[in-house]
Amino acid sequence: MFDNFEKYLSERITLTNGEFSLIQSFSKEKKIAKREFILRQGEICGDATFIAKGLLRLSRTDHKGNERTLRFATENGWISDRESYLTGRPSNCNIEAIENSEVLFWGKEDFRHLLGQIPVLKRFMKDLMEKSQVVNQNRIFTSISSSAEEKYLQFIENHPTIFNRLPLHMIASYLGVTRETLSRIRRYPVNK
Amino acid sequence: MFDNFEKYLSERITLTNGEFSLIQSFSKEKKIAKREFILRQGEICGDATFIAKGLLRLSRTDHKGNERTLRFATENGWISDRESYLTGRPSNCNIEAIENSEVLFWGKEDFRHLLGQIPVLKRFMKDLMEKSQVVNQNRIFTSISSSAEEKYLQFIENHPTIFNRLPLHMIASYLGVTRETLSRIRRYPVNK
DNA sequence: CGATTCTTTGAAAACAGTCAATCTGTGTGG
DNA sequence: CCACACAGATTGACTGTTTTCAAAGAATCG
Repeated sequence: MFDNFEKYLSERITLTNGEFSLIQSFSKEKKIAKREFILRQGEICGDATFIAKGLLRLSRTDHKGNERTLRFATENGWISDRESYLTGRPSNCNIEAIENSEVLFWGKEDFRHLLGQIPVLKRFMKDLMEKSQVVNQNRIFTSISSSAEEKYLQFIENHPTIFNRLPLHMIASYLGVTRETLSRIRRYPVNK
Repeated sequence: MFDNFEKYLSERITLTNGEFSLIQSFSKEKKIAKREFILRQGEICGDATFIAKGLLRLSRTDHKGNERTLRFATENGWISDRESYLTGRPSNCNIEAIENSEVLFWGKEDFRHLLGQIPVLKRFMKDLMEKSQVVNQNRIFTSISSSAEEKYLQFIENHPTIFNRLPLHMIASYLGVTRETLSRIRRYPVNK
């Protein structure tokens, strides 16, 4: 399972064998069954998690009790509740496997240690954060400027490799519409 | 004008006089009149900008030609289009003064240099980024889980010091509703 | 004052949500 | 292998919310 991660890293940054070993020495592995949770509301998110295989989502329960999807993450992606991870406070979020998945993870302190030891890795993780900022900003823009249908079409564009692995109601919960509405959008797209 | 910034910093981190001088030596100042733009779509956002006084907004034009507000920033806040700043590519955004404002700014290279010289400052800016990530994630959650009225009420909660300095149509453009809808929401709140 | 910007209002139309029922596909246990 | 349960998707009828368009009413500023 670490192989996937090593490949992922080596395609993106240059590390010595010693550095790879160091990273591996702190890593832990876990298989997660479909529908299993690795983080539940109220728990503290204390790990940085890399997805070697599978599909997970970060979600949060709204005031009506519906699960809303903050984001999906798949092979070669990372997932955590940043807020809880950074503050050390209990999370509002859930992280759940949508498919049987395999992940690598590092405790917060271990990961911090690694970043301290390996500047290239630190720089790389910072780049990832910056990219996710851009993604989030664009999502906010879409959410305040597009109709449900436009949001759906953009979702497909932005997630070409995963949209057909997701049940429709989860896409709906990501877009902020009901599953019925999304079902109708998909059936009768507005022709322009 | 630098005084404000020095005060801002010294309330948050500890720097030597030499470090303050260094920061100041690279800083530039600017006054921005209400309705004036400091960034327009197509330009490259090459500065980190601190607001000493006033109120600005980051916005973007949607496909119907409406200006949508990505965020507001005021005294002791920072504003830039991260995407353009980071990539060096032309921005999709505008930054415009809503009130007569005074800002300090640093060119990207100068700022990078400062961060390299002053680790405490680097750490501080990283903290700010992380906080803004959390803010964005929460905004996304609100946008997919709340009604227009709830969004408005949350906006007031989250922006207690500026919501009454903003014209209503700009709040609407931040929330993703029309000004007419926001006007009605405000007039006839649902009683619960 | 006059011009501009901002806000409000009304009526109609478009859009999205709710509720209830049905349909489909999948996988599990007997 | 079948029957059944279950998760997921769809549909219809209805309700509620938001947008659109047009007009008019405040407020602000030079």
